[in-house]
Amino acid sequence: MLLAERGLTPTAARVRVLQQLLAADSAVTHQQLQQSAERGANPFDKVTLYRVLEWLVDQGLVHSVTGQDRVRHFSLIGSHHAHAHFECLNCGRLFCLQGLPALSDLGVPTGFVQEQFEITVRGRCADCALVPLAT
Amino acid sequence: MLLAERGLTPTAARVRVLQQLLAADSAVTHQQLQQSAERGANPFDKVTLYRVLEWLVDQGLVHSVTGQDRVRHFSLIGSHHAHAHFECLNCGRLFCLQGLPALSDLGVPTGFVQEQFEITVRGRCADCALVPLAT
DNA sequence: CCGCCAATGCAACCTGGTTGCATTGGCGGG
DNA sequence: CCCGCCAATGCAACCAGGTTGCATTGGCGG
Repeated sequence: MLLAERGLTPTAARVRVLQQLLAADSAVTHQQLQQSAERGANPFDKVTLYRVLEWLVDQGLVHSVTGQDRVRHFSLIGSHHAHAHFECLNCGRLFCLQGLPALSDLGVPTGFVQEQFEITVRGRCADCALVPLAT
Repeated sequence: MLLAERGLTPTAARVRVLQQLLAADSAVTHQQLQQSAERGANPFDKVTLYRVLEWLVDQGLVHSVTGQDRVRHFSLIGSHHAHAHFECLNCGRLFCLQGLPALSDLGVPTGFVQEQFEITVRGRCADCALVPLAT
């Protein structure tokens, strides 16, 4: 929540969101962020949160992933620019994986220009692997 | 629109949706399906469409992919069970790619159970590659 | 002919996300 | 010191994709 500034304005909301993202062990949804924002002393608007997140993404500090639930999850971008994700089919949490496997030819048709790609692994996270049936 | 029946009830709506999916060159959104449904003689309800799609997915005939726009796109499942997708960053269309590259170790943490995975390539489709700037 | 069930339609509803507009607070210029 | 400007925020209305509850219908077996 400190060094994120490189000529950028650190506002209360931005700092708090960054803190939460730092503390999270998985990618967080807007909803989660807002809930803990509301628990705090000065809760801020959901619109502010959206704008902060949008701003963070624009700054390249955060990226967003959309899970099967069609909800965006946000997480800090570490040093690794490209990485895969793991989505738990049970609890819905999204984690960033570290190692990126070597990808060979993806079979993109002629004329198509490939700019980025994304790999999502689905299954059960460590917590949910033990509980076969869920909510 | 014919052989889709293996003890399953082919209704007008189902057949029409299947026809459209067959005719499509990319994965189609619910919206597109409904629009062309409305142009037809007997337009059907959006709920019916959702239910038909849900049913098709359950039958294993169709699968759905969610793009960056958080909208589901539906496409028929061919013989290939696992395949990658291409999402055009310009027009938003989603295509199914054929070849699935060999994936080595994905770096899933211990305790995590991998069940499926998904690869999405993003860039510009052949149509949009020619038009640098877009809508 | 009757009752049942799957398929459908309709309308209300839910949620994630966006937009327009007014307010506020800091800051540089006059 | 006062003024005007702009970024950040808040509020409320709004939008779209998707879901749910409930009534209707049509076919089919009994």
